[in-house]
Parts: sequence; C-alpha cells; structure tokens
Amino acid sequence: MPELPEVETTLRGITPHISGKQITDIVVRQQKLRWPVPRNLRQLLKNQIIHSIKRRGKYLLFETPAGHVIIHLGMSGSLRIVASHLDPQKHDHVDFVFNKKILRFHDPRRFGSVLWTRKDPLQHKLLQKLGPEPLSKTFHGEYLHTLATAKKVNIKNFIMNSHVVVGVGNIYASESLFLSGIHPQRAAGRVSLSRYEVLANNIQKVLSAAIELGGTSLRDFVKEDGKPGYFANRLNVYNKKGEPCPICKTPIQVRVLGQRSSFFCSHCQH
DNA sequence: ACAGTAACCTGTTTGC
DNA sequence: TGCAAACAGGTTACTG
Repeated sequence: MPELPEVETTLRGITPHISGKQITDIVVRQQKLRWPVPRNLRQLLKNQIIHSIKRRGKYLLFETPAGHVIIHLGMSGSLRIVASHLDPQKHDHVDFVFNKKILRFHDPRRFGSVLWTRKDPLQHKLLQKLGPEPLSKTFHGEYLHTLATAKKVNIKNFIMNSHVVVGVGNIYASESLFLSGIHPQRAAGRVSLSRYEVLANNIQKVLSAAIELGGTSLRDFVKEDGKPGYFANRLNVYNKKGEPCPICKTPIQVRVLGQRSSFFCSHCQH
C-alpha cells in the first residue's frame, strides 16, 4: 500500500481541498471493500462539514459534527481530488461530493475500507490497539528493545506489525533494516538495544525522507492530484533483486518472510 | 498468548 | 502468441 508516507502525502494533498468544506453528496458504487461500506453513509454524511482531517497510522480520519469517517487505502487504494464533471472510471468506488470538487476513492484490489463511527475513532476496534506513531517521541530504540524481549518472530515482520509500530510496510521495513545493517530474518528478541536505537532512528529518517518526496509510487499509488511520488528513486534494496548493493556491490537477495518479499544485502546485514 | 497460515480482491508480470 | 501461475505496497481471522 500506501504505507505511512503515502497516507501522509494523501492527507497533506487533500486537506486544503476538503477541510472546512460541506459534503453535498455521497456516491457509493461498490459497497464490498475490505469491510462493507455502511449502507447509510450517504444519509449520515450529506450536508456534514468536515472540521478536520487527521491520520493515525495508515488510517485517515475525517471529523464531522455527526461522527468520523475512517478510511484505509489497503494495498492499492488512492484518494484523488477531481473536477465535478469528471466521469468515474473503473474501480472508483466512493465519491465525496463537494460544491466544486469530488474526493474520489479508487481501489482496484478492494483491500481498502471506508467506515463510519460516532464514537472516538481512536477507540474503534481497528485503531485501539495500534502501536506508537514512528515519527513521535514515544517511538525509540528502548521501546522496541523492551517489546521484543524473548520474541522469536523475525525482526522484519516485527516492525511491520501495526501493534508494535504503525506505518512501516514492506518497502520501508526492507529499507530501514538495510540502512541499519540488520538482517531481516534475525529474531526480534536477539537484537541489542544499541542496534534498536539505530533502527528506530533509520525508520524515522526513511519515512521522513519519503514524505518529503511525496511517497513511493511503484504501481498503484498516486497523490491527490494524480501524480506519483518520487521516493522510488531513493530505494536502496526494495525491488532490486540481483542488483549490486549500493555499499559493497554484493547482489541484493530476496526472500519471502511472512508471505512478503524481503530484500537485503547478505554482506552488509547481520 | 503466540506463531504460522489463509483469506479478502483484481490487475500485471512471469514462465512454460 | 496464449494461457496459467505467481505476485503485488495491508491487515485480520483462523488454526494449532
């Protein structure tokens, strides 16, 4: 998906277009996403004003006086701001219609979701157990080291677990482990505190740099204006099987961990 | 509680 | 060229 930098890029892109604006209509063309779109979404949201847009992990939260919309982009989702007259294309599942523009949810694989809650969205079942934001002060090496105690799970899947830390998906997990010199298959409980400090720092650096460049576009992701992000140019190992390691020139290897391809340098990472 | 696996979908790429 | 299998940036639910 859209990992944290792509969701943050989307948030920054759509906010000026929809913050403080009134929703004049909702169009749901496909209700079957990862979870069903609420049947009464149109009734719930029509004429509501979006007071704020926030991000928690990879979830986007639209605050209205009546409640919150919770959006997740899944693997292939995107949100675009389009002109009112633009006809919907295939996989354009939900429109948030405003006076002059439409916010359009597009998701070929339909792993994304559009949900609704009247309560505090942070207490929603899908959000309440999320780990810390990686770019906040509560996320640091000591936190990871303590949580990893005695854990046998490999460190890559450990840092991709949203209950450990939010926002780190398959691309940025591989990239931050490479920068930290840590082998992705190493048991999480067998990484020293000092190495976790390096890793936490590198996760923050990679995510921040990716946000600066508008995220990584490999296939599906586009920004709110339909244009790609440019962090793909900065990747060291992700999607680079067989290419020379930028540090030592050893060919980059790929191995499937927890059903996800993991890219690493067997010489630089231990 | 934990680890490992299957599942939700469609589109594109890879391999025979 | 054609067809089937493998694979794709996420996450939950289920199994043992």
